Amino acid sequence: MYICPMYSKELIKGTLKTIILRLLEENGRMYGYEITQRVKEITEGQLVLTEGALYPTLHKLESDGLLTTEKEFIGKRVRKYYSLTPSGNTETLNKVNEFQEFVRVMQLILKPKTA
Amino acid sequence: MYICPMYSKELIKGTLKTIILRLLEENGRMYGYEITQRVKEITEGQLVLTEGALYPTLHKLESDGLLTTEKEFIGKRVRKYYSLTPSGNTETLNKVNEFQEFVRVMQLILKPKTA
DNA sequence: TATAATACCTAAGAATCCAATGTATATTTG
DNA sequence: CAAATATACATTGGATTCTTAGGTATTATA
Repeated sequence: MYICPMYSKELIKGTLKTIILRLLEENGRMYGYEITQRVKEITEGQLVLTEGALYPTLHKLESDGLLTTEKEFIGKRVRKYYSLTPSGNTETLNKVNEFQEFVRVMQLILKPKTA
Repeated sequence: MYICPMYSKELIKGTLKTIILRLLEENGRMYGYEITQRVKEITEGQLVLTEGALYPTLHKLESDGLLTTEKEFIGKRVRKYYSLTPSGNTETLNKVNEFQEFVRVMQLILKPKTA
């Protein structure tokens, strides 16, 4: 999914959709390249999205009805802005909650010392 | 990886090795079936390992030199006990740390409200 | 003017996991 | 005591997800 310098890559699969949805929830609308830059910025370079993962995932989310797009021209260059649909909003809440719940359950296994 | 009733499955990939290594660190030695039962017990049924994921992963960890095995017969039935090798011990610390670091970075993206 | 940054995209292959299936022994329950 | 369930190992085909690598084109910077 990402170039992820600090972590073994296999640990991180399955969170790309969650990240995209959450950023769009936070920022209203964003285009692909902007998403990669924002993630890099927020995580101080520790998470870097690859385009080979990002663009297919955006297209998937759109075809699933979670995102809508509008094109804009900046000079001659196209930008595709993505925003959440109503069902995209719902799905964002679900995905974030699922991630938090999963982390909670993982901690039961990874830190049972004090249990 | 697992039958995971509460979570979307895609969120969870890449943590199976970490779970196995950590349980072996905690318990000294365990056999495959025991691992599935222990995970089910600790997570109160929220994480259930499938055998199709577990056994190939155990074999992979063994061939990578992180685990060793000893067979024991219980009546006529075989059990294969797995334990950590020295490099398995090191890898366990790495994997758990990587997971905790990844969670920290994900929270930067998922909860930037108060930032 | 060359290089880097911006901005989009696809395709081949690797890695990981699930579902299904298979084998066999031991225990519990009706 | 027979049937169902639990114990215990294992493999295979297919799905999903990501990486690597490549492609096109415009704009800004050195």
